Amino acid sequence: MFNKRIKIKELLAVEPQQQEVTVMGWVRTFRNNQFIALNDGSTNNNLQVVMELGKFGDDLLKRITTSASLKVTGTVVPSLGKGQKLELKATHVEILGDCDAEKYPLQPKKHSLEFLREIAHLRFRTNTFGSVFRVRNALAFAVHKFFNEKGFVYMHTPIITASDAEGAGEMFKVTTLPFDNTPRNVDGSINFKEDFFGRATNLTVSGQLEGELAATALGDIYTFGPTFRAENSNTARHLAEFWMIEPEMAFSDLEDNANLAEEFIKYIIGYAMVHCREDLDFLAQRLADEEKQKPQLERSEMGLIERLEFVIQNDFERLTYTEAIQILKESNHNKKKKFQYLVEDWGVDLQSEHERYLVEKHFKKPVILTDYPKDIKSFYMRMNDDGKTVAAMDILAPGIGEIVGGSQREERMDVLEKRMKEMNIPAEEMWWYLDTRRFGTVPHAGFGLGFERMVQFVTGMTNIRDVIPFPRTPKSAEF
RNA sequence: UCCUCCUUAGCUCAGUUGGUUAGAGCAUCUGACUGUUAAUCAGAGGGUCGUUGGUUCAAGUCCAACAGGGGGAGCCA
Repeated sequence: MFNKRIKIKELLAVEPQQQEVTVMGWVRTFRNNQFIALNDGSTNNNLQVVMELGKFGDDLLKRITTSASLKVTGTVVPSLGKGQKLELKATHVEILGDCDAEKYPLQPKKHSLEFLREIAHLRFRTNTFGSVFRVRNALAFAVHKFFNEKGFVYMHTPIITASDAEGAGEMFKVTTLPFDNTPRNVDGSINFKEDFFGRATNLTVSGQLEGELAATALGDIYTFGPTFRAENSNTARHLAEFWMIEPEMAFSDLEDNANLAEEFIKYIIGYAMVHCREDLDFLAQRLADEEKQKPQLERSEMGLIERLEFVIQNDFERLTYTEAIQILKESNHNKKKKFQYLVEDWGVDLQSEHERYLVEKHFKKPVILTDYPKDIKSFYMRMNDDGKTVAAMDILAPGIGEIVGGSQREERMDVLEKRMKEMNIPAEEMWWYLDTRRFGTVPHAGFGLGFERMVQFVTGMTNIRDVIPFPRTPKSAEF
């Protein structure tokens, strides 16, 4: 019977009254041959287990090493020492699993995130990653809670897809064809008719197109699932496998879309603030310590908690691409030629440095940029009346960059077909997508939010590889 | 993929203008102590200096290539 254990988080909240309890967990430190700091993952706060001198044999004491797993039964008493309200006076201590101290790589000291990334299978046992993954869990739960409360239908869009028309990025191929002796057509090309699905298939880069199919019948839907991009991206904000949330709403325009995105972001941050306060406080302290190492100029003005509160309490800044270009063009930063890429002409895509200037220097809050030039955006985005811009929106977050990308979709069949032709999108392969416009089309809109970027923003972790349990990046798929 | 920096003990790092047996803190092991808080004190073990090749009487130190990692950029979420 293992389920009679009490979780340490729960135990630390009780009044110590000599009650007998059983806890299980891993040793964080063992001090003085007497005091075990025991952690079971329910909280970063350790339980102090006291093994009275002389009551336990040396054989047992020797086996209590960092990260050994224990079952401890004892009585809960007020702590004699400082630093904790209560402690567990042990009566029975059983080693569930030994841990060879000479081989175990984690020590009770600060480790670099780079080192911990190399032992990602064990990094859950650190305070930092314990906090990060409890916060990640809370955010994931809040995503479902938010949409459920709003009457959205959770839709499972396919992981394997035959459509590669969206052009959201390079795709991973899915095949059962042999690498040698690949079946060929007479012209030498690969004969996908022999493949598992009878055609070329890939891992999805977005559930949006299928999401639109569901939204144009069920009304409001969202997806929340893994997404794959085979880009050779080596940055602190890209993964080859990541999780994306994609709501899609029928009878909605760009403004509805931006409203939902802003409300959504504030909601899930607020949920984490209420339900993960201890973990966020810990992460805030961690971030503050890290920032102390940086030169004054690079430090952020607000701490993590302040930053999250600020985002929840203030309206996001909304402006069009055209207005943004104007601000950037007239900025002293641009006039003094401090940008690596100077802002001159309308129509060019914004560089990271420009986005960061807008978000971190000019407005100092999240920014919703709308109505981008059609030439730098996707075919499905709704054409504005000016004929030059489309009803797109990006949400830029301080320190993270683009956290949301979305748009009102082009619901007018003739306009959509024209755009697809211009952009060389094969309309015949997209017959099912076009059917939504053919049969009772409606204005609709949606967006994609990168879940890991959201977790980064909330936890203050600066590298995206530290907010997903087992990161997949170019040349890296260990564990 | 491009630019740039880094790679020395299990971890974090020092190592002068190239010059004998490569150092520190923490961790580990042994012993002492025992109400500790990343316990303390004493002692011990632990390194083909990322890999390969080159320059040199002599390379951790200089040069080149490769590998891995960090930071920045592009692609984006």
